[in-house]
Amino acid sequence: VDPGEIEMKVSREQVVEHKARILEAAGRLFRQRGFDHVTVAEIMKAAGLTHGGFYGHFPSKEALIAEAFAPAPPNPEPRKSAAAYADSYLSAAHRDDLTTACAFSALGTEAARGSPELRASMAEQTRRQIERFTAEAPGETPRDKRRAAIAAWSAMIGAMVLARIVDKDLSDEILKEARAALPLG
Amino acid sequence: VDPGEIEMKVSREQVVEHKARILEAAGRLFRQRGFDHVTVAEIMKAAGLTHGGFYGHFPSKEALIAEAFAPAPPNPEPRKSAAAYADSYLSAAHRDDLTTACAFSALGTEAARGSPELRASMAEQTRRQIERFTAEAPGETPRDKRRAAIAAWSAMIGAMVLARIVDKDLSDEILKEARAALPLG
DNA sequence: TGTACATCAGTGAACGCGCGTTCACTGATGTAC
DNA sequence: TGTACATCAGTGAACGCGCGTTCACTGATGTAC
Repeated sequence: VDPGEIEMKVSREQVVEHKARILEAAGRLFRQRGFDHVTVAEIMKAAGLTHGGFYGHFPSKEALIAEAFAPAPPNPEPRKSAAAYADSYLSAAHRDDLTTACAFSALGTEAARGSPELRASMAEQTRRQIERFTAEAPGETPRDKRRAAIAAWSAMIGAMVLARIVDKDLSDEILKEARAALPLG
Repeated sequence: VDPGEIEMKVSREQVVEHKARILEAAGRLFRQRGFDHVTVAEIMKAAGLTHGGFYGHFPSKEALIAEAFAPAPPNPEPRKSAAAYADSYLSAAHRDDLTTACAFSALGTEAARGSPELRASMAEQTRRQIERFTAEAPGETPRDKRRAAIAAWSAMIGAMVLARIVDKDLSDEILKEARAALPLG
């Protein structure tokens, strides 16, 4: 038997769980404070570990970033309608809780300068999002629907970026009006 | 005569020009690489000075950031139409030249975590932009026009953020379709 | 089942580097008479 | 107008700190017999 295939039950399960915890903590902290304002040591501490162990899981901080924002495996559960998604996307709750925020709205301009791996991951997520919206978008032709989907996804991200910069009154107005103008049900 | 009001002709003019050069270089470099990936020394070098002199002009890097993105004084020259502005905003040229890019599209998610001064400056710019678009936006009521303006500004920013993350084909498509979907002339 | 050995994930001190900021100094600019 | 002095913007070395990364070590996990 190839020893590489033998399972070291408990330990290997722990390793997998630790890595998952690191990725989860990283996703949360990066969204909250940006890639450059979160240290490897902080992420490890948030995952309940010490910083030295980091490099057993990832070759570098940059590699962690790419992996933390890899597209989730497609899950077959029924999803929210596009309209319901837009409601929760353009909500004050989403604006105010960075930890679970959409990565594009929380880190988009930083991601544009990120590694090719990170950008490829986020491009894939954008493709999926556009396809998802296209299925429910209004329009005569498939092309019209896709156009509406692209416009809707763009407007959601832009509105949330703005909403997190400006003062509360304008912020609330932007969320409300951007939602109302969205070409979705 | 109050000595503080006496002009030291040449020197003071140079100081003003040096400060302007620092602000200009900072704006360019920050847009290109993000706030955290540009050093004070680099900015000073780009302005033709050495790094030690920086603190004669600004109390801190953060203060420079706020000042570099302060709203320009309103200039009375005739402006582009909203449609022409949208054309150039959602162009490949704007996407590909970060140095003179719109600050929201280049730095928006970082600005959301910036100083209150920076955010106030950018909020003011957003207010102006919305007002400008409102004047030309379609709609029956003033409120409809303003809604269209908010939606348009959001979509422009979001589309440009996305266009700088994804691969070229999708990027070109996003710019084109977002432009076509814009509620402007 | 029990015992001796091997593995390796995690620990925490340490390293090296880069950055924001400070500071003593310089020399050109401007002032006083 | 000319000369002696004062000012102060800019210089560049230095400081102190924090961060990503490395590494010798540990001790629990897993293996061999």
